[in-house]
Amino acid sequence: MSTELPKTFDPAEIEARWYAHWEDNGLFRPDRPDREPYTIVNPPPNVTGSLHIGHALDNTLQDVMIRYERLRGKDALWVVGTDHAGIATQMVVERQLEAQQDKRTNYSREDFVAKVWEWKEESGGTITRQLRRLGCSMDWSREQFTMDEHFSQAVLKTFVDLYNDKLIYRDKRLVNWDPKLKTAISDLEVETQDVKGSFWHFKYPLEDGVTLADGRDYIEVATTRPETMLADMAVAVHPDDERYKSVVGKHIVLPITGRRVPIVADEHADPELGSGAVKITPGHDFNDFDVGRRAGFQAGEMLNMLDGEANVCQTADGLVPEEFLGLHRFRRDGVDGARELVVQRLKELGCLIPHVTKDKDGNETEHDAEPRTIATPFGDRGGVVIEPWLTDQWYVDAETLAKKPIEAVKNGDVEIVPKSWEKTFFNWMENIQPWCVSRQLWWGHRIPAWFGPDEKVFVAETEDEALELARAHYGPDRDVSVWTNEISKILDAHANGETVGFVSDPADESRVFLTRDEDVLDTWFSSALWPSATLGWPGTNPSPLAGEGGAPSGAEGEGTAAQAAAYAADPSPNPLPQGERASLFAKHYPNSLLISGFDILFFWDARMMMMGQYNTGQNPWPRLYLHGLVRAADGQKMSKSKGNVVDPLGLIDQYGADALRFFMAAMESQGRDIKMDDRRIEGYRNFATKLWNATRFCQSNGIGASTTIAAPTASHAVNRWIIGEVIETRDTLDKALAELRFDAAANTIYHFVWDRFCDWYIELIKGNFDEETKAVAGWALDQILVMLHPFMPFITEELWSKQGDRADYPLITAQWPDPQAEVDADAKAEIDWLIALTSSVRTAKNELGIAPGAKLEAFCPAPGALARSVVTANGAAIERLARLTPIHFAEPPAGAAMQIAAGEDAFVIPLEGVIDIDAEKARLGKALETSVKEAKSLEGRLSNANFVERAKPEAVEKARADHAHHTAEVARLEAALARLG
RNA sequence: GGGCGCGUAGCUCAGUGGUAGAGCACACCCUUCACACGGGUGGGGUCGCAAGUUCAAUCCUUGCCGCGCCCA
Repeated sequence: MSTELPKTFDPAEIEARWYAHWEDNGLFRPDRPDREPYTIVNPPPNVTGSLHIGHALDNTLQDVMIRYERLRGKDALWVVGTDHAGIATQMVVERQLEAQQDKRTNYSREDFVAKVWEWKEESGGTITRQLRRLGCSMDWSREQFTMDEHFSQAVLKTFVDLYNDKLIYRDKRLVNWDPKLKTAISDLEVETQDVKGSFWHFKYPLEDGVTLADGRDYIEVATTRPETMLADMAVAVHPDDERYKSVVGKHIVLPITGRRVPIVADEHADPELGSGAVKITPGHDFNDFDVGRRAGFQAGEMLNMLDGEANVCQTADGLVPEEFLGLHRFRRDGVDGARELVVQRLKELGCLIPHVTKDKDGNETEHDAEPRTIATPFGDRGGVVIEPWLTDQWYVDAETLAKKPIEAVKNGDVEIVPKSWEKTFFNWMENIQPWCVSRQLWWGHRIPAWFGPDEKVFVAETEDEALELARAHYGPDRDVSVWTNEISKILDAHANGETVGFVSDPADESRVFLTRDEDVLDTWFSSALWPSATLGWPGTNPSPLAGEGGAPSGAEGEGTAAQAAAYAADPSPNPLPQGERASLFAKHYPNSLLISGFDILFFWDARMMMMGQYNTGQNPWPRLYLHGLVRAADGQKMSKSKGNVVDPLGLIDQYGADALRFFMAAMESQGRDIKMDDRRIEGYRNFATKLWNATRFCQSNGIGASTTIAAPTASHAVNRWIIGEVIETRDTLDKALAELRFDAAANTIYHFVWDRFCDWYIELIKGNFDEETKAVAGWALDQILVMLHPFMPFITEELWSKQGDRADYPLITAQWPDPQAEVDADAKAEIDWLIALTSSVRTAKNELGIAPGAKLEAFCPAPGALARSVVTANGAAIERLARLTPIHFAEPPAGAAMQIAAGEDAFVIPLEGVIDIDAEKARLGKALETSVKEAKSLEGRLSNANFVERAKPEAVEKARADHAHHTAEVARLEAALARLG
């Protein structure tokens, strides 16, 4: 028997109790070794993060799918964990040090990293605790961290394999350098913003005696970044530009530095733009870098004039005047920088061409520069202007790795939902740039590369392996070891004349010291391995591609085209590693689905596909679902700086987790952002209350837990009907979730519960709680709880438990509906008719101002078979709901009456003395007008030969049926009006 | 400049080649023994604008207007 429910329900209490129960009993991942796997990996949130509304959306959708598939009997695994978030985490700890007037560089690398770990253990992972409040049913027993030992192994192996396959290489080129964080970042981490700036025009004097065709002895160039002229190495003009043809190959003598630089022909210079000549600073501009290369400068020769903090330093040719050294690149914190000083000096030298404006009266004013909006690159983390900077970094050959993912999406092996994202995906993947993966940080996966004194690099998973490679390279005569801080200290000690226990002289020629690369890998490099490494990859088997590029050659530079092509064309085998871990990988990789925000499509999703294909020869998942952003109520993007962020935990406190989850699912239509709407969340809270009270009502009438999965046998139409409604709801729900239409799924169950079950079924069975009805009602309610559970796990589990004693059969691991019955068309027709009759009576009464509770006598002179049987079998329900009693199958007496219809059956309800005849006439008249209009319009269409011949037969048939219906209505209403006189 | 998307009831959003729906809001009625976080009934839309295709367009095509996002 059921346990009585309290009158009000308290989401907070229920949520805490059930979550703990599920987790403590291992119900998020019940032991189902023989079942079909269903796997989702959670986009690992930053270990520094806390739950925001976007996580609430993302995780709700994942939980809906996981709970659904778990209920469908699958071995559902939801992998969860956190990302070490290199820059973000290092920043958090550095800020803490800063608050204590301390800084990272006061510590050794090891000590600092230890501090970060300390922070991580104490304060990290707030977000994973918060995910529990949402009801997310992840497998916490296997919680992961991207710096876990096994994860690091996967990262190292991937790096080494890629290196050996020539798909990762070291290169000197311009990178996006963040001078605040002092690290390189990838192009994806650069955000371009329009800022107001200036455009300066300079005169660059031609070398002695050279003049342009028009006699000028200078070339005009313009720039938004004047300070870079200190490192200018050329002036470029378009090869076809007649104005400059005579001076190509001649030289400019730069003001300030006095550097003599060539005038080169390059198509990069646009003759239409400004003077047509552009200054070229290969070391500090991406376009200029390319021009410089074409002009014959090697990367190593390109002049650099800035240090890591973007302060001016001396160029290799030593021509930067003393007064510039140490200045910041431009004005900062109220202090002028190199930019301002360059402009001032050029002005003094007469090399600045003023920008002249005219006011209304024609008066001219001279300005130093022309105002301009400039698309400026900013670092997404540090928030300062990115400096293109010439450094050695590690690059992944993304172009080669992108080939298979592109192919996978093209041939349908990976489906992107909604499909509209495919084009964006292709556009990016087909134009992908080398991915800079090295970061000048301490926190992260340190790059497994060791350098010898001859710049030779040895890449290996372990130091021992690197030493081995080095010994093979340097030969048996050399003693190879890794340079350490200890050696460094000993050397210092030697230098100070101290006696220390070092056996041999470090300066000895026969000794070779290796130094490990100081840098760490981009965080996304490791998270790209998430779908496989969390499941134990690489296990014991090597990557299918390891060694295929031949023995590690240690050669630097880009891989050969042939090697890259060999990879791209290689149909890699699917490795199935051994052992316990491996079985998890074998079973759950590829995953079933990935759900992420579209904002990380390139950052993460695409890279997972590249790495998945590379490491395992398989796509990480066959399906990728991309959802939008959650926006503030006014449609603005939420941001801390705007102060319009909504805290999901606050919403959970206010409305309950179930209501918030339902909101997220119901609002998630494919391809649209979600605007916050508290009223709607409130509405779903009300929905939960509605279900709660419906269950209370059932209990008070002896309706408890069902005993069968199959629908009980039923004889009453209302019971046969609700069974059919359950079947249809289940089918609609299955279809919606198969298509990842979360909104359709949520709305389906919502309307079934409220509009069908509560509004009609319960009302119809009131007053007849026989055994059959109790069984069917209990069964139907159970099906509701199961179908609603993925969306509202807490209230459904609570009600499930209170409907009967099934302690060993909690809802979370119950069975998805399998009614083993068919929709009963007769029952459906009967109940639909009954509903139509009831609605008609109510509408008429309301319009005529008759008390809704009034019981009236009715006459149905010509009942159809359906009407006759429904009225006969459901007299009590009709009396209670339609409030019609008795109903006579006979001609009505003469006199004032109102007339209503249910289906094709007309009912006359005498109201002598009660009814306002004019009101009833008006009501009927209005209905008549509508029907006449409809009938006419349909008639017109049906008399159009084109329509009848060319339209789809179903359309014609429907038009005919509608026409017949409205014609009959016209007749009925005319007759009714005639009765009223 | 290139790409993608959006514009449907007061608001937030579904939707379909056959004349448009939901939630909330609104109006009226109901202290009916599950629920006022409720029940009943209703009003409200030239589906951004224009042209085209079609027997038929809110839906398909093109152009325009307005808004948003991504890339260069």
